[in-house]
Amino acid sequence: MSRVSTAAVPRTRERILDVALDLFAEDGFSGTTVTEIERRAGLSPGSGSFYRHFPSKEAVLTAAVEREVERLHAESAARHAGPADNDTAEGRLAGARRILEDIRRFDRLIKLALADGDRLPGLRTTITNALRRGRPGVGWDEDPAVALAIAAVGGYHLFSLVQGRPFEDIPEDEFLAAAADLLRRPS
Amino acid sequence: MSRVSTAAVPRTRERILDVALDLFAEDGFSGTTVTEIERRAGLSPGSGSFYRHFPSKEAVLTAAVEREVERLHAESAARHAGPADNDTAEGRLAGARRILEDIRRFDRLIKLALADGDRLPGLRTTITNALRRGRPGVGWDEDPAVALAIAAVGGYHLFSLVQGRPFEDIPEDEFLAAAADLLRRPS
DNA sequence: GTCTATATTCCGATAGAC
DNA sequence: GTCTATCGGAATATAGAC
Repeated sequence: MSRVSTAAVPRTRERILDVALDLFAEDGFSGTTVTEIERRAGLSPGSGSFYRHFPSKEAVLTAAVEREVERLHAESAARHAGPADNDTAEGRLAGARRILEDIRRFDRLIKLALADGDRLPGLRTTITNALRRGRPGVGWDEDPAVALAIAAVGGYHLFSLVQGRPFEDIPEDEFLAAAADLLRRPS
Repeated sequence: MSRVSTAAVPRTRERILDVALDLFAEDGFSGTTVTEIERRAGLSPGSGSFYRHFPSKEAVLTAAVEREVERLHAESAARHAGPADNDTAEGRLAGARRILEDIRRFDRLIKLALADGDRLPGLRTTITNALRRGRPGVGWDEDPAVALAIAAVGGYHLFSLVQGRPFEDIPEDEFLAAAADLLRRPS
């Protein structure tokens, strides 16, 4: 609190990071203009005011990704508190739903990694590590069910993005129930 | 064969379509320059020679997508000749592998739909219909296993793209075997 | 810290010679 | 059908007043 301002409106730098990540995920790095970032951040479009906060368009990309990773990381610690309950149908369904929510929260970073992964060499491994976190010890060789469920829910989500509507028009609840069924302990 | 040329080198228009689809899938529409298309097509970069074949950058995008859809469609008819054999482990593994191969062949179109889907309103439904083709009658309500396997293999593939290496470092053969196991008929 | 104004580069697209 | 040359516009980035 180094200033008197109570900051009812977020500071400009933060607003830039907010709108920039949205724009990069939506339109890609090349498709996003500094002018549009300025417009949505409440600055005069076309003015170079953006450059009082970041030295370049690339710089705001990496800064926005880093902030988002840290934000998701912090959330993750709180969300994955309890251990997974894969012994009841309700517990498995909750697990499948948590997988989908995790993927949704990573959505912008996933789209960025797919579209501009080459530009962000660190992003790919960062996403890998972050997605793995909170589910340690569930190795493939030990029990393929968890990875299989993650892949299935991820495929459902990404195909739904491609199609613009639920994958094969399968209702989310029904698909999650089927994916949860994968989590049954192998007999 | 309306010309004398035996066309050892593909005609320029075809070469443009080839390299343009690669570039659009790799760098997105905005990230692709006409100059680079010209360079890779063997034309003088920066010259407008591209415009002797297509009226605009958008035009080559839609033309390349249409040609690719037709190409995949024609291939699909030949590939999905025999009926699926889900009664033996070998038959199920072959089915899972064919799913992965189909997704790989659609890879460029999928990346395009994710990155520039808004620009190509028809692409999403086209991909949907094309992916559905060859697997008619296997409805979700009737048997969720097929859709679940497609989603799982699709998630494996797309997460592998994100990470730049196999999803969770799971070998392809092992994941396919697990996905194939989903195709067992429900007892 | 935001503005106006602008330098500079790059890109999509056109004109015209061969 | 490809080339050289270039137009017009847009985009990144900078300069300097307030």
